[in-house]
This record gives sequence, structure tokens and C-alpha cells, in this order.
Amino acid sequence: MRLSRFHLITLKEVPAEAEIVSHKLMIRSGMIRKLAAGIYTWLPLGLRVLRKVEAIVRAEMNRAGALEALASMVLPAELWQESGRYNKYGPELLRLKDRHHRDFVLGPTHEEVFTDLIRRDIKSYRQLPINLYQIQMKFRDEIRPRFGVMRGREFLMKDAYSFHIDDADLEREYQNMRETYKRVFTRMGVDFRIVRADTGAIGGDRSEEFQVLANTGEDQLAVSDTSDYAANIEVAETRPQGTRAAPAKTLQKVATPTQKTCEDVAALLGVPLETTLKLIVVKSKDGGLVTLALRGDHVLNAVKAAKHADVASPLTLASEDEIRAAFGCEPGFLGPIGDKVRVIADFAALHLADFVCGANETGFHVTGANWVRDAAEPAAADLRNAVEGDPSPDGHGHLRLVRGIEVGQIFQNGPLYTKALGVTVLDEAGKELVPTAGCYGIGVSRTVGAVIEQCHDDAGIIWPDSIAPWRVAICMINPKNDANVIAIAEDLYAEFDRRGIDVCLDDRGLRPGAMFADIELIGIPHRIVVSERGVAAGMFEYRGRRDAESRNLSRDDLFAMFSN
RNA sequence: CGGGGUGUAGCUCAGCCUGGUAGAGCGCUACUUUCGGGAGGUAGAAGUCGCAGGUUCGAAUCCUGUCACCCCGACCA
Repeated sequence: MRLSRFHLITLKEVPAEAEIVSHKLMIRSGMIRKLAAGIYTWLPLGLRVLRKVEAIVRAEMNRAGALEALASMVLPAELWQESGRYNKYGPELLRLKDRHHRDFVLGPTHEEVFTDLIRRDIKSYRQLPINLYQIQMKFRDEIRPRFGVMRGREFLMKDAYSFHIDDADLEREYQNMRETYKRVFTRMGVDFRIVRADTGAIGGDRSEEFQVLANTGEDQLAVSDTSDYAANIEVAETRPQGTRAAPAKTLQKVATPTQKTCEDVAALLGVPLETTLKLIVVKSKDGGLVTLALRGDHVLNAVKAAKHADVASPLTLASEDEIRAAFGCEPGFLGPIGDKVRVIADFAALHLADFVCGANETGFHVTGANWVRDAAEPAAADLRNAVEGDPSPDGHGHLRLVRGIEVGQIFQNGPLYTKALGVTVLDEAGKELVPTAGCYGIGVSRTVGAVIEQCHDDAGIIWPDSIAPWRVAICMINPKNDANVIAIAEDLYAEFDRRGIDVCLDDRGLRPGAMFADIELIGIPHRIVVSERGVAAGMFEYRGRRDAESRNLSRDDLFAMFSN
């Protein structure tokens, strides 16, 4: 590609809309432009990268034996009503009506569509297993789109759906996809971890996420410092540690007129935050209320709490009015003292002795509180987020917390959707059985952002060869002064092109400074400079994007370098 | 949805408090001198000041409403 004929629009200034580095660089380099909140246009430069990521995903999926298909983005609501997700999925599901007032949705994920396809076409166990995938735009009406393509409302996703005769075969395909994803992200040149994950809105039994490590990632991960245990914080287990000390202090009421949070109360009383107890009142499964007790320094884990047998799912906080009615005081002064509402305590909260908590009286807390003596012994559960230094749940080492960008997730859904849509096939004995299923997603457009998040410097993006818009840029210095420069650069460009090496020729006639700045900003991994003095010496200046200096190479050296 | 903030030239922003001729830098166009790390000079094009009402002799500026966008908290590839 000749850059003089390419729509390369770079910006010197940082756009006001962007917060994180990948978003800034994608706009500055002219990869994307925003059309509305969370909705972007991919410009030619960005699309070259997106297509390369897509090509790697496609190649690896094909190699793994999956079959590419393509479904509509607009889906009939009936299918979603049939699976029960039309109501369950929430406002993230964009609903529309056609001219006949029939209900449709924009597809946020396609379990229903592919399960329906299987229901119609697959009659025999002989036709299984099958793994169908597509690479297609998805739409989710996110509460708060942000960070450019990292959390857009429209995004490009590879989604695959596999169907099996039994769980053992599902497990085999799950491992097949797991290995495939490892290959995909390794080819992108990113540092990633596979972590245990919640199944969320997709549902099912077992799931892992592929997380690209980055400080700007929205997900928190708990990883062991000595074993290979790694989990999304949502599902990272915590275990009971230590034992509860015997009560040493007496129960005392203290005035805390404006202190509603554990932080404020601890500061007022001059006690460590971890000696305080906080109560969070939520809806219970039977429609009433249940109280969750956590140590003041711990954070409630909504995913774990919602899985508790007595807690309503999804987790729903009680309203202030409900709290007043149940406790007889304002929120912010609640305690387990007395038997106002049933309490489930986190393991760590259960081990507190002589703790500080609300007095169930507006403006007051108590000190020296103890379970059993002052409050009924609560049920125990794992309710909190793991923190740095917690023992690893696998018994090996301690947890470290890191941040990641979720670029892929694999699920074993089991018969969740096949059962809901009434899919059956005949087995060897001629008996009907419900196939079991898995699904596997890769956020293709998000991966582009995630790679930039990991691979950049002050000058701009640093693409790995595998997904760079071009592997090599040939830059002409002052071509107007020397016809030989043009001739030799053109010849080199033609030869790279002939050899199938993805190359661009910067023939825009810019001054060297501006040209180099652009080539670095858009992240071309290899740069070759053709100049008057180089031509005179019969050499080319080569510089890798991460190199500090350029070096002089002959034409043969260059081709040798890119021959593989 | 709650909390905070911003809408003025293609981009980044000043002007608004204290109402009175629409501004700067970058970018763009032409000419010119330059020509190995985002060049200098000269000339130029470019904005219904988000939108709608209101107050006023007069509104970018004050008031009301509305829309859009950004940031902080509950969702997920």
C-alpha cells in the first residue's frame, strides 16, 4: 500500500474523549472514530488490524475443527422468550419492533440461535459432535460504555457453540477450545492468564476466562504466588482462617452521631478497621430480608452472595425503608445485636471477637460486641472478595491481585439451552436424548485494544508482526532531491510485495520528522529508510520499532530478515 | 439509574463570573524559504457559540427546559 493513496489521519493532540492509552492511541493513529456512545467506525487502518486478528481466530478455529457460519444480528423475540432470557437478560438486551409490531432483539450472544439450528437439523447422534462458530458484530446496550472498543455497545465477537452426546465429549471439546484459545492469544503476542470464572448471564456449570494482563483492565484477578491457581475475583474462594477469641470486653454503647461507615467509626474510635463489622441487608430467596455480615475492611462479593441458598439472585439490596422497618433505625447504624433479621456472616467476620458494630439505634454503635454472648451465632459463608495475601484456595501459597482485560471466555453450558428449547437426538439404541453443549467467545475488537494496552510506548503503538497493519514501512527521505531514492524505494517496495511481505511505502513526501512520528504512532514493527546517503553507500537503514538505534543493512540482509 | 463535569472552527481549548464587533494554538488552502526527528514567513478559508424557549435595547455570557458526550459506582467479549 502506498501511504499517499491511503486514508491515514493521525492526530498530534490527545482527544478529550479518551481516558486510557489504547483508546487514545486508536483515535490518534486514525484506527477508529466515535459515532455515538460506545459505537465506533473502523477506519481503513484500524480495519486492517481488526481483520488480521479475525484471520488468526478464524484460522485457529478451522484448525480445531469448528465450522464457520453466520447468523443474523436481528433476532426474533420468540426464541428469547422460549429460552426464558427475554425477561432475564435485562435492559442490556436492545429490543425493537418491526413495521408489523413484531418483537425483535439485537443479538448480544447467540446460544438460542445456534441451539435452534441444531434442533431443526440434527436428528442423530451420528451428526454429533459439532462446533459452529461465527465472527460477527454483537450489540449490548451497556450501562456505561467506556474505554473505546474495550467496552463498546457494538463489538466484534467470535462466538462458537458446540453440541455433544455426553459430558465426556463436551469436556474434550472444551479442552480443544482451551488449547485453541491459547494458540490464538500466543500468536497475538500478549501476556495472558486463564482464570476460573463465573458463568454470568450465559449460565452453565463451568467456565474459564482468558485475561490479558494490564493495569487498566476492568477485571480483578486473584493469582497464587506459588501455584497455577488463578481466578476472577468474583469466584476466588476464601477459607476460614484462625479461630475466634473469647470475649474480653464488655458491650458498650458509644455515640457516633454522623459516622455511618465502618471507616468513619473506626477513625472516630481510633480502632483498626478490621475490628469493625458491617451489615448489608439484601432480599432473601423467600421474599423477605437477610443480613450479610462482613469485616469492616472487606468488600462484599455479589456473585458469591447471590449463589447462597438463602439469598435472592440476582443480589438485590434492601431499600432504606425496608431497613428502617426491620431494624428500627437508619442504615449505617446496623448491628447483629438482638434478633432483628437473620444473619449470614463471612468466615472472617465470624472470627471477630470484641468487635465494633452498629447499635440498631440511629447515632450509636457498640464496642466489645461478641457473637453468642451478644448476638446469635450466625450461619457462615464465603461472602467477601479475596484480598492480597489471603491463602490460595488450592492450599499452595498466597494470593496476589492483578488486573486483566477479558478477551475470551469458554463455558460448559451443559443441557441448559438444549433442554429449554427441547432439542433431542436419537442415540445408538434409538432412544431420545438431550445433547449437552458448550460455548466459546473471543472479543475480537476488544483484543485489538488489549494488545495496544500491553504494547505501546511514548511514541505510540508497537504491533506484533502478526497483527500489524503492515509488517514493514519503507520511508523515502527527501525523494525530490534524488531520483535514485525514489527508484530504489519503489524497487524495494515492489520486491517486498512480490514476496508476499505485508509492506507500505511512505511516499507522502512528508519531512522526515513528521513521517517517522506517524510510522511510530501507528506501530509498524519494522522500518526501512531509503535516503540519498544510503543509496550512495548501497545500504538501507533498518530499525525495529523497539530498537534504540538503526543499523545499516544491504538489500540481501533485508530480504533474509523477512524470509521466514 | 444515582453522583460529578463538559458542549465555542476539523482537533485541543480560552472567552462566560461582571451581557455590547467571535478568539488562540494545531490542522487545512495558496505562495515562499527550507529539507534526517512533528520547519519558518506571508496570505487565506473555516463557527446559526449543542438545541429550544425566556429575560434584555442587546445573550456564547443570565434564567428555564431539553439533548448529547465524558468521568466515578451496579454489567460482560
